[in-house]
Amino acid sequence: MLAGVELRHVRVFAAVARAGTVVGAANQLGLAPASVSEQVRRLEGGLGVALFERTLQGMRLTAPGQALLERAHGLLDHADEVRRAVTGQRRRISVGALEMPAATRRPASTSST
Amino acid sequence: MLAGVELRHVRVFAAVARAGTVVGAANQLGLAPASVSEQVRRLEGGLGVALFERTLQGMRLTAPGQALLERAHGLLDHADEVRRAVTGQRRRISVGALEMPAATRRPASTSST
DNA sequence: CAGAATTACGCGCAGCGTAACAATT
DNA sequence: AATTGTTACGCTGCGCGTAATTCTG
Repeated sequence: MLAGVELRHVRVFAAVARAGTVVGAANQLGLAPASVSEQVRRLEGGLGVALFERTLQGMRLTAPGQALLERAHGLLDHADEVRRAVTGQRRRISVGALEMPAATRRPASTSST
Repeated sequence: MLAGVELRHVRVFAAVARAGTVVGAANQLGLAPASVSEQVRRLEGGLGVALFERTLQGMRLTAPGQALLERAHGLLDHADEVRRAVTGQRRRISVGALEMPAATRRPASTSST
């Protein structure tokens, strides 16, 4: 699928890129190495490019891999920020100007149903 | 899951929000209404908030739903931009400043679809 | 043998469609 | 009846784990 850029894949990719090895990423993610390997393969298949160069010492980023790595965190952060904004978990952003209005429009977490 | 913000869900959500109805979104997406309904339900479950208010005339955005809608396109665009950057499909973005460098590194528009 | 990744196999859940259903106009 | 959304059911594929395999130092 060309829509194959799923955030889950990107998260796994970022972990592998950072750890340098599949097993290391698997440990950090709490997953099995086989699962991580599969995720990377699917992401590569979905994108149509090779993200890593498989060496005997681990996974080394290719050029497209580096391009993705540079953008992965930004995208993941973006997604996480959206999630927080929607769920209402502002998490003390240093905006300051919202303190007074916030007292009036307290969203009460979950609503009906 | 807190990691429940998958891009597929957001795409479906955006379509529903734009169409106003599940069936309309399903047509636009080429999916069955049941699938769309399920996607929305899962997204809501993953986020823990109600995104729509089910009326007999269609789906009306709730406050969190509007919050997501305002950010959905940005996130999807971001993801798409990352995908293009990684695969090398620049596709004439109106950035302007890239025109000259682009002439040097024309990536030959890889196979799509 | 130790460490790396991959493959093979099985299980459970998610995604999808079709069909049937409930509710309102 | 026609519209909407949902549920039920079944199928396919993904995500995941465990175990086995391959390759190099």
